Amino acid sequence: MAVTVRDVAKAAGVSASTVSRALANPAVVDPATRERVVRVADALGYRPNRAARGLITGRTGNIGLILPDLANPFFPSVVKAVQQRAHASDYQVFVADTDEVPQAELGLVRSLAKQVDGVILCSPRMPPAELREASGYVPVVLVNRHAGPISSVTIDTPAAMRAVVDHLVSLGHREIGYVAGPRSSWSSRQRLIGLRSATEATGVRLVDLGHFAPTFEGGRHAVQCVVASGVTSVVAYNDLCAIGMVSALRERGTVVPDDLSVVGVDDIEMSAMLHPALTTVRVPKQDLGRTAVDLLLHALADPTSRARHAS
Amino acid sequence: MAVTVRDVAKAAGVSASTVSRALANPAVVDPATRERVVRVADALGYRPNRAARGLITGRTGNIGLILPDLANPFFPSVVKAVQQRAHASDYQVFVADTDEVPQAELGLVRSLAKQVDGVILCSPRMPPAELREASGYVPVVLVNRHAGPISSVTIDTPAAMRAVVDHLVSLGHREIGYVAGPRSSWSSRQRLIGLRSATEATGVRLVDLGHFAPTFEGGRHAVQCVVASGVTSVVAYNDLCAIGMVSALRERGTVVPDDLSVVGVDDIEMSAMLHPALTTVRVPKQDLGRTAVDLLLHALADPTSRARHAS
DNA sequence: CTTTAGTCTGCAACCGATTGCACGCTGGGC
DNA sequence: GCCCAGCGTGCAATCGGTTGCAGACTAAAG
Repeated sequence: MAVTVRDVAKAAGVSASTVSRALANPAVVDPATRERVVRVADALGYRPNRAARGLITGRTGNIGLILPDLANPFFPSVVKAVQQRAHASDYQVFVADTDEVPQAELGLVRSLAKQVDGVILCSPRMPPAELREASGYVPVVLVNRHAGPISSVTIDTPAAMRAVVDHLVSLGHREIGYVAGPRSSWSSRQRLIGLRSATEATGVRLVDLGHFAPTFEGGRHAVQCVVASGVTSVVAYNDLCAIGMVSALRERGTVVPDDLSVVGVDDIEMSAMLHPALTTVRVPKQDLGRTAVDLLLHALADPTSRARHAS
Repeated sequence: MAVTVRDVAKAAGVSASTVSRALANPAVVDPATRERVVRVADALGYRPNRAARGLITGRTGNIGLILPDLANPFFPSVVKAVQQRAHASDYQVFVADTDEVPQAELGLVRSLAKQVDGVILCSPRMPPAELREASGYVPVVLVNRHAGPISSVTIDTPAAMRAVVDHLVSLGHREIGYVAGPRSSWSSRQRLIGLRSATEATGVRLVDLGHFAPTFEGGRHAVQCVVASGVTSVVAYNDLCAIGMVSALRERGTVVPDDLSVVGVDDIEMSAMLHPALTTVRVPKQDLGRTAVDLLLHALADPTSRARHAS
């Protein structure tokens, strides 16, 4: 059915080896032969079967991307960036969404491992031991998470949290609530740590309001805790959650930002579409995705290189 | 490095064939042998290499999903549904985003063709001839598009548009503007057709306001045409566009829905998060995705079956 | 006790591409 | 005219599974 090297070989009057070389390693074949092979190849519409090549070379030309929830607009942005960079290097991308189930992550890594050259774990929730196990199956790059021996791309959380605190302080706030994301979220913990040191430095009171789903609904649920705590300003784990809070607050008659300041993190496009727009921390989603791919391709090209940590 | 059938075979004291059969076709091997093989296999952490199997059986266990723009929240919803259904049948999903470049679609189909058993084209913009070409490379199922001999999943657009018109008429509107999506969008054309017959049936004037990007920005741009046309109500190609319109209208001081009614299509989650919420047409995104997978798997199981059209 | 049917397993070929090795040919140097 | 270097190409093995075919062995039937 499909056109194979042998079909091309026959049609061009050469051996399969020559076809393979003409396409993959043009330098070693006679220019005249090469040109003929190439012409025949695309006359026949030949496309090499990546899978077969993968068996021999160990390079499938695919990368995997695992993330918690595509319904959170933060992740599609990363996916798009990853894809762009991957396609530019002739890689295809497997995307898998765990639906915020941390236990699903390792299984996905395993089932992807044989089909991809490497995996990007975006905001993984799995415990460190599993992280190590995962990176034993296949080269791994982390996004939004740091773990010693594994390459990663993160944002400068302390600086971001300092900026948030400075902003709220400049508005006159002396107490800040934090609505955390999932317990298993590394970035949520980091944000709390960042807020803690930034608030200590400025003498502001930080109130930990507990963990909530990193979703619109999660934000809505958080509101009663926020109100009960009496804080005048609150930082949410992410924009989606912040937007949920603003929505529920409005229903209670609390005006944002007059009665209560709400700050999100991620700067998803949606945040700018609201009236009034949500105050949020810009996160370079494109860069995260691009850099992750670069780190992964770098690691694939030179497997001996040490882990790198970017951004 | 990785564990292969032969490793398992050696450890279990059988041949590679037996291992393969024990795992893929348990009925034909002796229960005792089978049990031993299975135990050894997962003691060693054996995972068959899908790609190798694919070479022989022509079944890779992967499906491809191509769509115009993950940044439009409509598509992540479909992706999630597709993934769920696919994973349940032990299929992995390749996702590719064309960034609203119709010319990129066929290329993606080609580069995916050898690695997947079938492809779901969600809201494809390519011309019909290319659609036929694509379905020659690999089994294809269409979502949000209809083309005779290719299986597809669509919504009942005429009914949806009738409901929209009825709703606007019941609010007292006698003229409706339509802000179309991309020229190459089949569903945008269908929606126009649907609106046309629904408005003719009710004696309402329909104004075609031209094509715009199916994005927030596209909606903002559309506003000047909307205002210039003087219509009292407007239907946007999709929610994102409608939301952009509402945003730009608000900046001009036009109050929605008092001064102008705006209706979207898709019912993305975001539409319910706004204040006031956007009026929109519910689209069963989950069902679209699920059904598409079902149709594809059905076609794979029985390649002789004719095309089916669902929803 | 032989024949026959049936079950279980292994051998070997195969899928499509890649690659080490060796052979044949050409051309320059002596 | 002969030798050696070097280029270009083909043969055959390989990757990790799968599968047709045939042989070994068991058990039931004659």
